[in-house]
Amino acid sequence: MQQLIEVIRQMICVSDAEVQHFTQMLTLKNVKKNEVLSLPDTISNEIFFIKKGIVRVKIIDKEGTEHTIHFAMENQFIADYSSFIQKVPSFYTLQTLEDTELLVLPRAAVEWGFQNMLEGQKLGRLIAEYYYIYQDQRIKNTYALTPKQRYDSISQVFPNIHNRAPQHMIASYLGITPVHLSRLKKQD
Amino acid sequence: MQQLIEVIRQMICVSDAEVQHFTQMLTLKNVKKNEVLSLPDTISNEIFFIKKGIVRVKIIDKEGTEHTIHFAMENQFIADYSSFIQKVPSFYTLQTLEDTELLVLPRAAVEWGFQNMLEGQKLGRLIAEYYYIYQDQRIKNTYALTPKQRYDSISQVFPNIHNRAPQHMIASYLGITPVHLSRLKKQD
DNA sequence: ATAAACTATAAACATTTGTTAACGATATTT
DNA sequence: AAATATCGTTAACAAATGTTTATAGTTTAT
Repeated sequence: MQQLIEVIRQMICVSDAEVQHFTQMLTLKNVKKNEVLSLPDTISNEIFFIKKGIVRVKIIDKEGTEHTIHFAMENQFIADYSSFIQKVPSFYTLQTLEDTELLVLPRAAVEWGFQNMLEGQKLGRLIAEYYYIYQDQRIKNTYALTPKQRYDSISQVFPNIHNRAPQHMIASYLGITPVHLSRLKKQD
Repeated sequence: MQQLIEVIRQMICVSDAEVQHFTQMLTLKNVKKNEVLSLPDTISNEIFFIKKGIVRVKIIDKEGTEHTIHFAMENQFIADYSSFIQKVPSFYTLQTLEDTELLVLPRAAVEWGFQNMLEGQKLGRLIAEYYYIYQDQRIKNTYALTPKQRYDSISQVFPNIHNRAPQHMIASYLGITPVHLSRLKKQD
């Protein structure tokens, strides 16, 4: 729990009483490598906090092709946050790439936090803003950078990703085929 | 002002006193067609609310090529929100596509709202969440849909956009050349 | 320890997408 | 009203990217 509290305290002030009440609502979850954490077509009613390990988010299109949309690792939250917020069915699959330790934040805990912690709404705002900024950067990069440039800078976004995810998933994240990424690496 | 208050009241409860204080801090701005509202390389210290008109957001890459990243119209907020939040230089240019009437929300007004309106933090959270969801949808679509499919559904995201923006800007938004979009339209 | 699955690379070929230039139509400015 | 820019389409060609198949190294499961 320490780990999560530390992350929260970097964003807002929380009293010990608040921490106490909040953490009681959370549960631990251990998941083996390559296991599925969350499936599409159901409403996401929990947010995961990654204590240790790495999770990828993928989507399967109409042709049945998988696309890796996101990676998340230690000290980050992961969920289909759109599904969580809107209470609509998710489009994503969450899958571990290593044995992973998680804290599970059920909807009740998150909503309790927003409504009853003194700076709960502010925490919600800061988290949403944080992910907004990440997505904005990402959208910006898809317009202004080539796939090769994005490949060369990907470890700034996902530290050590080259040792934790196979290259074909990185290619998928970049929106290109693994064969093509292999080609791009050979050039310059 | 009515218009803005209505939009805010769809998201949170605000007292008349709050409205009174808040709206005093705003100013009106009228901008002719094709004028620049905001330039890159400076920190965005204001958020615009569009009363009437349409604004496009563009970025210029290292090769000097322009990319249309976003459109915003009536009853929406527009800014380089990343620059505003982080207080770092903007990458974007904001430009009108029609004669446009705006309300200007200076940083002081926004921060006053967050800190002094009863549900100010909640408003900030809801706005950030709203744009997060929009971006998530967009990122999802770039992976799972073809440019043609995205073209065919673009007016769901930007109503009436075909009558308000030239086609080459729509092509740019889709990440393809105007020539190629023209070709795609001819097929099926 | 062996077999099976997964991974990255490579080459040959197919398809998609970009580039350039030309044209007519429409809108804008003088 | 005339002149000038902007816009969308088309064609021919070039460049980028995808597809398929093969191969060898690596990891994983039996």
